[in-house]
Amino acid sequence: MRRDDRFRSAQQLHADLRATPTLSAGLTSVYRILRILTDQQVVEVQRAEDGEFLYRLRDNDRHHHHLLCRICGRAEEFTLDDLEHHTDRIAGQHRYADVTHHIDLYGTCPECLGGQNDQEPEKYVE
Amino acid sequence: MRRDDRFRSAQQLHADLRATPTLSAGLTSVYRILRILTDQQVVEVQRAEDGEFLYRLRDNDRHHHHLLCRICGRAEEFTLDDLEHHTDRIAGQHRYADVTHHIDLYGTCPECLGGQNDQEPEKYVE
DNA sequence: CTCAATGCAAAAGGTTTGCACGCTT
DNA sequence: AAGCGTGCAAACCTTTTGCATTGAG
Repeated sequence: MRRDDRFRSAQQLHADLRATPTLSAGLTSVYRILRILTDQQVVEVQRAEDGEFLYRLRDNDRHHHHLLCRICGRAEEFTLDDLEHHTDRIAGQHRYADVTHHIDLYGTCPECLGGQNDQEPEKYVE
Repeated sequence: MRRDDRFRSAQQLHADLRATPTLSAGLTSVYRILRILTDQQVVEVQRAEDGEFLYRLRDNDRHHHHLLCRICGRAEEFTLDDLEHHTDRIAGQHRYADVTHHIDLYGTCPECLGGQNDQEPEKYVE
């Protein structure tokens, strides 16, 4: 995961591992390790538009959201300080407790916009 | 669905139908009908925190988001006009195309806060 | 030897699809 | 007879779990 900071599903990570000759791991292990890393907050989790879980290494601990490329998983972080206010306010107005929010943008990044036809991720140059 | 405007999963809707002596429907039909109604935009779809799809009749066509009770599915609508701006701006800054956003709040509504122990929805008085 | 990590296979849970049945026209 | 809606069962997909094996300490 250190080699690619895009969000990937467990299945993708597993496939990528399999595709790497020197590495290997069962799908079970991928899921188990991801769960551990998630619990320890070393990876961050994001939901894809279709509901799959996507993972990548957490790079900072500030609360933020993502603009996520739906093709390749590349992500831009952003924060909307106002927003956090607003959500609190709305929750308060209606007296809802334990409020959490999910705020995510999905789009197609400039890179992937190029080769629009293929569903495959563009090669990601590090 | 006209009798209860809370968000419910297909499974819940199916169970509720089954529980009603005069009605009946297979799970398959529930899903099929929901798909049709969704395509026709007569129901609105929302994702639960765990990824399930939740449905209810659409009551207006203005773009809005929901503060959703995670126990009973009751929903408060809200709009954040600023927000729509911000999301557009962020998307534009990064040159992402076809941007959509998912903004949802989940909480526990005052009613459900009462009988916290049970996972069952509170009786909903119309 | 012990214990933790691994991976296969199977289960789980939500959703979709194949297919045949029965009802209406 | 044709066509549609229906529902059961099975398929699908992602994620989780049971269980026996492996390997390091």
